Amino acid sequence: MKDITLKEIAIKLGISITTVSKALKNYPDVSEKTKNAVLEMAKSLHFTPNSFAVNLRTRESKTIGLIIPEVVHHFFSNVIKGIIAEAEKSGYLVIILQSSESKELEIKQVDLLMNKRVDGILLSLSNESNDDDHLKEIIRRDVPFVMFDKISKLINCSKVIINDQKAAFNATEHLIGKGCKRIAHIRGPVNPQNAIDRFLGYKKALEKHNILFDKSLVYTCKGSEFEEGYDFAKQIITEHNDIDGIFCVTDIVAIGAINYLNEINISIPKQIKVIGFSNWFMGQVITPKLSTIDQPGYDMGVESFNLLLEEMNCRRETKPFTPRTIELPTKIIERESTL
Amino acid sequence: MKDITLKEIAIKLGISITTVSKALKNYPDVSEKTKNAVLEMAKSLHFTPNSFAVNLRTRESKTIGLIIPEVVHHFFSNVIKGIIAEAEKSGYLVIILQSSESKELEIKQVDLLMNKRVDGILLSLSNESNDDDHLKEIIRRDVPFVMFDKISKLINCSKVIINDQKAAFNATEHLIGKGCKRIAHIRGPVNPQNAIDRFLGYKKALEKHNILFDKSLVYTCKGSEFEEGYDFAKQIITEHNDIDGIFCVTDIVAIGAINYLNEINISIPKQIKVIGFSNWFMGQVITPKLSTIDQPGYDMGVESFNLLLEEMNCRRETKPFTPRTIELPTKIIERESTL
DNA sequence: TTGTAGGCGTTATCAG
DNA sequence: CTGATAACGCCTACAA
Repeated sequence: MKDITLKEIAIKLGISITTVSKALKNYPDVSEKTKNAVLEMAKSLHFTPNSFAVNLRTRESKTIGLIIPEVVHHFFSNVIKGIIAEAEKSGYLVIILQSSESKELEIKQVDLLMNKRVDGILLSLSNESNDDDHLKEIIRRDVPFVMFDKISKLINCSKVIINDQKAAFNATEHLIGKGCKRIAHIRGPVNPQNAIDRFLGYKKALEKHNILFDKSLVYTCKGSEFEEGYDFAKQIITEHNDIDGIFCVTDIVAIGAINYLNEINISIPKQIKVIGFSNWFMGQVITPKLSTIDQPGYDMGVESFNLLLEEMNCRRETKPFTPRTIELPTKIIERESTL
Repeated sequence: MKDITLKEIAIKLGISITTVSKALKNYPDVSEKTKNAVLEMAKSLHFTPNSFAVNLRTRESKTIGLIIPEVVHHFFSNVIKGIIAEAEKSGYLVIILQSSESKELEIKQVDLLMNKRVDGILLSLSNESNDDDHLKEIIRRDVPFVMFDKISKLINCSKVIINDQKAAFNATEHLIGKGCKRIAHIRGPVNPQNAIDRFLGYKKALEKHNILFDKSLVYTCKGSEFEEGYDFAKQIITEHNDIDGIFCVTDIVAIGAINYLNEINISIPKQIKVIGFSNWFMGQVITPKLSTIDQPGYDMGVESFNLLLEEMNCRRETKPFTPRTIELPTKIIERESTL
């Protein structure tokens, strides 16, 4: 099956390639008659422009790249979905790469995408990354670039985030409001800003309510997994028998903790209240149902793409573009685990 | 930042573009000296070949398309992960599109990908699709094509599947082995082959064990959602008070059912045993832990890509390629819900 | 060993 | 209104 080209249509119709091209792109300076003839012929031959040639000419591919720490992940897969859906609306396709929380991979993938000459890059940082050179290189090469959720504050690009500190503050304060006085925090890994901010929010809420911050009540995850929640809950119980609340960096960790507490028949929320973060679907389904912070993944995807689109449009028209940061609202979801 | 081209290197070095090109591609007929000079210059200028131009010349883009019914989905996101990871190994990038179980969208997306001239297409059918024209068109246009999981038996392409019928048979037989005599089946939507095969497996297991098939015990989901599991469980309980086992088309449906049964204090597995399908992570975490069929999503992604790769390689070398079907093994995961 | 020339398929400019 | 011509950046016979 040979591909149809402008040339073939031109030959069949006995006109020039130029005219065919113009007719197909609805240029005003083509007679109705020839335009119709071309359109008809193109249709009957199932002509579609060779996108490789179009890319070369127009210097854009209507394709963007997305680098994400983990594909199998409730929050991130919602972001992906939002990005893909929104991109499709304006005719953009999305290439997805997974950094698996590895800086080394992330660096390679950024390079790969730039060499592919995608029109823009969307990225959420791996746990190992900060304001590293590969990100600066994106800026230097002037490739439209938006970071979301796990960002680096020091990179000068558009960003879509939530206020992790405030949300964590609210979560902790919610626990306090329900009467908790000794609150443990199972926090995320040391490096990502995300985890730091949530920890800070926790600390601030304690301070505001004159609860002494006790750093032995803070447990640090390596990867924020179910098992870590389970194991840390066990550790918390053995090390501190006076705990009455746990704020977990993410729902899956909270569910791990709940699983352990259920196992040893500690009653939630009566003896210990638990709150998570992210609003994973699963939280509604376990016993007791998990209170959490709703983090709008899909919307974050949508906003991220739109910000990128804006920048790509400016680039095309060689207009200046000033990076912006969008902060999306979160809200507390109160369920049984903190009643 | 203007892009570096072969031409610029050539001018800077006072040699021809051809020589530069050859040097970079390690042609044997370039002197060591010029080769080194070129390599060095290319490096210092951060030259990377313009992929648009390369695509146009070589007629391939090292990019494949993936159409998937739903991105936010335990099983499918594992497949995606497998595909991306495997593709990256051979330098392929993956464009992901979501059909949202809509045939109309799927048709558009297939068209989109072909017009983009991706090197190959990976697809899992939407619930509305069968052996439709858009799939035949892929074959007709001779685009390398692999279907996985939700396939159409009538399309002549490579496939990666599990034996749904056998797996469902095993699940049902497992229930029977545990003493169940009245087994309901919450099945998937009417159209997809998947759901049909699982239903058939259920039926065959009953037959083999001389249990009368009662079609009033079969409940049909529209979308295989949590709520459907919940609602059908309620319906089952009111319509048939003698049920002692439920085989659900997928874990999320099973978890919906379990949630209802827990609510009305029907004891699982004592009064009713429940088994799901897919081995979603969540099944390990609820009470009681869910028995299920393990469906290897990641591997399915890996195998699918490799099959596609084979076909793409044959295409490039204009060798013939005969479609193959790979059937991946499944296994029963026995947990508390069928003890 | 190096370079010339033509082409991949489109689009843009400019002259007729 | 139409068409010739020249790019876009790279690759590859074929000449020199």
